Amino acid sequence: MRMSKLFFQTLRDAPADADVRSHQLMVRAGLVRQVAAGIFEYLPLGLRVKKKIENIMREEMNAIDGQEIVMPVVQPAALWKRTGRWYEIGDDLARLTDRAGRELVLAMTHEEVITELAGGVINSYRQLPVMLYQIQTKFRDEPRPRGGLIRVREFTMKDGYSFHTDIASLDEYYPLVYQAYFNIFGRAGLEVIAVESDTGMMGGTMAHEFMALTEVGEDTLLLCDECGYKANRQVATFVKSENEDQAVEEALPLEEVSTPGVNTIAALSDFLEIPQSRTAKALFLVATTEEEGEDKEQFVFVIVRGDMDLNETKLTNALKARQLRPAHPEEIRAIGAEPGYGSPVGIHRDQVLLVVDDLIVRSPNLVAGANRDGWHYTNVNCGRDYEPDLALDVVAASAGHPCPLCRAPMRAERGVEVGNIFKLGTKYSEAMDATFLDEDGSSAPMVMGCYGIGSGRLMASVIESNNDDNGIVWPVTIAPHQVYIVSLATRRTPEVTEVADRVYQQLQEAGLEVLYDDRDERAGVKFNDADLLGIPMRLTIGARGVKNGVAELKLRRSDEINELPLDDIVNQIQAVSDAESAAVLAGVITESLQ
RNA sequence: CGGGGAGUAGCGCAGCUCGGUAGCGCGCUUCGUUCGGGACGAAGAGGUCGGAGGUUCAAAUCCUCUCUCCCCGACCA
Repeated sequence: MRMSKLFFQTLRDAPADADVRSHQLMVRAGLVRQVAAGIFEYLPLGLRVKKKIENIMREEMNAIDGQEIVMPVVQPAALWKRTGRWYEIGDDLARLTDRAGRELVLAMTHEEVITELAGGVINSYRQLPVMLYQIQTKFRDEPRPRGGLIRVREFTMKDGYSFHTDIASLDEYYPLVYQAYFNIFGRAGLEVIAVESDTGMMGGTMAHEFMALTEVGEDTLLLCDECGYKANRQVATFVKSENEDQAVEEALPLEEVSTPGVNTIAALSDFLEIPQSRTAKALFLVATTEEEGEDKEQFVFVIVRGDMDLNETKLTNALKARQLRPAHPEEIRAIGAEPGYGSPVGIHRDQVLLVVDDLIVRSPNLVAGANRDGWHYTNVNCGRDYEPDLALDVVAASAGHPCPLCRAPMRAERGVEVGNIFKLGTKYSEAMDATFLDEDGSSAPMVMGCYGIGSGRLMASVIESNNDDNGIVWPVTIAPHQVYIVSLATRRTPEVTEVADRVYQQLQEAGLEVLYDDRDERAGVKFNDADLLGIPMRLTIGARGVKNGVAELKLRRSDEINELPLDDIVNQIQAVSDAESAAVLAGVITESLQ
């Protein structure tokens, strides 16, 4: 491609509304433009990268017997009503009505459609297993898009769905996808780790997220360097231990103490000069659960140790709640508690579901509120002073907590979820009546898995971890072009143009992708644009070199400059390109799933 | 939805406090000189100051309403 003809624009200054590095660079390099919050357009260079990423996905999906299809973005509401998600999912699901008044949705994912499709085509166990995938637009009306392409509303996703006769078959297939995902990210030059994750609104039994570690990530991960334990904070566990002296302590008599104006754990700890771990934190929530098809609100009183935080995902899952929200002060008072001085002692027990973290059961003599403004109880003991409805793990793991497998202290990192895989089970096949006839003539719902990767988010993540002060540093495998030719021709040196034109043509004929900077610009402009665009190989052709029969090659990721003879330029560039590819592929991780 | 910030030329910004009819840098156009890391000179093009209403002789500037975008939180396949 000749730069003089390319539809693009590079910017010296990033738009003021671009905050994260990848967003700034993508806009400055002319890869994408933002149209509205979370809605982007791809310019030619950006689209080339996106397509390369998607082709890698295709190859890896095909390699594990995936077959590509395309499903609609606009879908009838009826399908979503059959699985109940039309009612369950809130405003994230964009709904519209057509001219005839029919209700439609913009697809935010495709389980309903694919399950109906598979159910219609597949009748026999002989047709299973099968994996179908598509690379398609999705729309989720996110409450808050952010971070450029990291979190958007309209996006392209590779989503795959596998169908099996039984769980054993899914269990056999799932690790293949797991490895295929490492292949995809590795080939795209992105380092990821796989962590255990929550199954969320997708339902299902096992799930992994593939995370790119970066500060702009929205998820917190807990990692153990000792044994390799990795989990999203939403599901991470850790070994909880009582305070040493506390384990053997006798339960002391309950006492009320005056604590005027002390309504936070930190203040309480300071005021009474005790560690936060000797306090009990009271949290008031309202859970929405479904009972016989009807929503029901339940007041939930949660107690965790003062030095720990509630993990809402764990609690939501334990309660099988659809929603969890903080209770209003009126609601708190209605059950006999006082905001800021909440205590399990003396509340209207019949109106409350009392949940304690399992550590509370083994922590005697804690300080808790007294349900009275300005007063706390000391020596509150679970089992003696109050009886919980549930005692289970509902606290969030944090940096420093002991690993659940080996007890070594874990560390916390931020990550972007670039892909995920789920064992869905039969949730959708049952709802959509997608059954098959087994060998023995019995009918059963197909067992499903589902597997997603967002291409734009992957692209942004690669940039997040591959850039420097001058711009993007693309891995050659997904760079918009492999070679950037800088022609330093002027009016006085037509021979330089001749050589540059010829090299451009030769490289192209050899199958290399070349961006040829034939613009009438000064050298500095071209070099800076080359750096900003991040093309892996930069070939400079100037009067000096032409005189000596050489061109200069500089790799974007190094400062070294090498002279290559013009008469062997194609072979030499090809060799460097192959080496660059090999270097990226060497980073592909092979990891078997336990 | 709660909190904070911002909308003035393609991009980055000033002007607003104290009303007088819009400016700077980059980019863009033309000509000339330059030409190996974002050249120089000269001459130009480009803006309903996010939108609506109001106050005023006069509004980018003051008042009211509204839309949009960004950040933190809530939320999140």
